[in-house]
Amino acid sequence: MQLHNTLSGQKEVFVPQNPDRITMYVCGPTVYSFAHIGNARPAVVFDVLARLLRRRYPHVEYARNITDIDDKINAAAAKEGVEIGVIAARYAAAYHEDLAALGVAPTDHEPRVTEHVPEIIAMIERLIASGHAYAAEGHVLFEVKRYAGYGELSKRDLREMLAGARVEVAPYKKDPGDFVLWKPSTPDQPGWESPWGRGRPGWHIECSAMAETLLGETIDIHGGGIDLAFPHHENERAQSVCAHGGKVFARYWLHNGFLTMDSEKMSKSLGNVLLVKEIRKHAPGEAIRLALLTGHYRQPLDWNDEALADAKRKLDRLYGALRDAGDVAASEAQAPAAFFAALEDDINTPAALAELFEIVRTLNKSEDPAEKARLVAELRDAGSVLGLLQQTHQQWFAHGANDDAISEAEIEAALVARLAAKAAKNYAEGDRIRDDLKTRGVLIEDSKDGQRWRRA
RNA sequence: GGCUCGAUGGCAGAGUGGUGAUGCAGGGGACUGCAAAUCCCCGUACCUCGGUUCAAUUCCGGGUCGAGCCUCCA
Repeated sequence: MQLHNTLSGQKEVFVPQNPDRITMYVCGPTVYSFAHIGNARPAVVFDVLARLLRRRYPHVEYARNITDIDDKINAAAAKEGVEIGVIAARYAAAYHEDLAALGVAPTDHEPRVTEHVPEIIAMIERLIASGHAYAAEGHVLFEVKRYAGYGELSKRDLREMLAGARVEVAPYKKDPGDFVLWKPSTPDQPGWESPWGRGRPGWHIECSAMAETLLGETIDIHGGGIDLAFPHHENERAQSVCAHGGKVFARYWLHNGFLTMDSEKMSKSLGNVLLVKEIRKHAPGEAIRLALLTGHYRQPLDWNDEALADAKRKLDRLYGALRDAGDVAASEAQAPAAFFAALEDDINTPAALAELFEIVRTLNKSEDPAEKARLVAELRDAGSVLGLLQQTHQQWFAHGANDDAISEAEIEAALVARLAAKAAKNYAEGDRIRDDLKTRGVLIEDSKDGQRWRRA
């Protein structure tokens, strides 16, 4: 398997440090509001990678954190007059709901920062003891100059960066590039007792501490959105490497590309944030998932209505083939080698998807029961690696029944009437019924097994 | 301004130093009462200018355009 490593800027052969225990850490959300579609991309992409790894290795440990202490959460809690735990619990639950709808499997670990504060404090103490961090005015800062490798991951030269820095430099910093590991809390802010007084962790240290606790000092794969490369991952790497006596922190750094809305970055200030829970009202989660896998994970992906509609039509074809195959014998057949080869080439989902459609074309043509059974099994198996095609075709074609949609009973009644009209050779009436259903979002097809319908 | 990445047919989107993935849309045919679904056939696609090469969409350099990071961000 080959994976593109941000650190080297190249595809590298993936060689786990221990084939009996693959470790992967992906940066999860800060739970202060609902997830938008951009948040869903890394969750889906790394879910596919985890599924693939689980096919290849006996034991994969995948951790994705939930950051539940953060100033944005504090602000939301203060605004509502509730504990931060209330805010965090609410949006963590919403996050889980969104991911479940997108077919994202639960991770092996889902650490929360509030549950790992002692480990965070311990790591900061080690960084101070080794001379990589210093305390000042209730803060603890990481001293960037003490880590020669700083900037390697995000390909930045620290001095150049600081020359053009627009950030106001806090007076307690020795160097403008130093970043906070621990900061003091006022009495009304959430805080924990520490050797530096009551305070809370800075933004980057939690991932270092939790990855170490759950997965060890050196992990195989670290993933996240490309925007996290700097400063978050650069800082994480600096902390971890220095806390571990120079050991490699993450052996492969993977970053997914950004999602744009009509070619523009999704951001609150632009007002073009699209929430997953909103999209789910208009589209099946599986279509959203497929839309996210349509492009290669490192490429930017433009999100628009057309992309989603396109994904729906693709699933119509995929599930249509499964439907038309009829009842087939059970088969142990697995996805074809070309499918796995595509995914093992840096998670090339578009190429893998193309293999799915190759299977479909062959399946639609096949007359041989044994071949059909094999192809159906191959299709389902390939789908399971991508997290697709796990419903029945009936479930898929009945999707999208909102409250105001026509009920199945009404559809069935209309079908009976149409059948009667056709039997009486009253085609005008039969076509009228079909057209009527079409305007109500239901498409009728006549097959050799009788009438069938699906929601558009 | 610095850095990173990209530019493929009507749209989306892989890939490759020399036989035009895949899906949608579109055209023709088969099937159908008519459709739909399905099957078969159909596209002189690789931003631009130079260079390397027997051969470049693919490698190298310049340009133009686009996205992102440098500040919270997936």
